[in-house]
Amino acid sequence: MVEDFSDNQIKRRINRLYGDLLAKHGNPTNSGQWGFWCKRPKSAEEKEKVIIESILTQRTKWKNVEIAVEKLQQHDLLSLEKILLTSAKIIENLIKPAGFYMQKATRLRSLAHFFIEVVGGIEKVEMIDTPELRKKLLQINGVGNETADDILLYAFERPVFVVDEYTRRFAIRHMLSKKLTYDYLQQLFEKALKKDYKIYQDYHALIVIEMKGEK
DNA sequence: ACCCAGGTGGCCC
DNA sequence: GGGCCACATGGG
Repeated sequence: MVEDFSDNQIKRRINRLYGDLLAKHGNPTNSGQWGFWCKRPKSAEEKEKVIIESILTQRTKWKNVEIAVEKLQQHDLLSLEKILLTSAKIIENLIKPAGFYMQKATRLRSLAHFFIEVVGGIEKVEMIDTPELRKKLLQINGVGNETADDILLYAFERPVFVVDEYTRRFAIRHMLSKKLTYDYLQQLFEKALKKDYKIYQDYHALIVIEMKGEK
């Protein structure tokens, strides 16, 4: 798996790169699109917004996610409970700008059903431990590794490192050559870093900011 | 007129 | 475990 460096070298490299990114881009909590996802603490409404955005952002430019979110907001539907009470047709039309709108409307509904009716509300989530919550999320149709971890890390402040396309490119650019399964890459970062959700949140945000600029 | 974007699931081998 | 495809809109 590791082509160019030993595990120890990779650990040190991951920690050094974090410092480099922080020095280069500043704290992501302060500004831009990541300011909100890295904001802490978050209110219940803000957590729901992150959950909704985690679905809308699948394979989609953030700009288009913002348009869809703005439309939901205008109709006072930026809430899991309200999404559950609204016809799929209406949700579909509002989120069209984010693409894959029929799938995503279904996925939003599934997630809303889980958090509101199965869990019993967003505030009850704290009673579920991280492995259990991750497992439950992955059972929901339309929620894969990345979406589950987005929700765990950015909505519920659980220390799981998010792996996405940018993380893969970042790893390839700085330490690996190939063979990047989700679990392997996630373990790589989690074993190298202090187990702290704040670091995981900021690091992932910085990776995206860095890799967008690189392209 | 292409080509791509913070993924996921289904189907195949 | 990996390769390929559908899903859909907006912007380069």
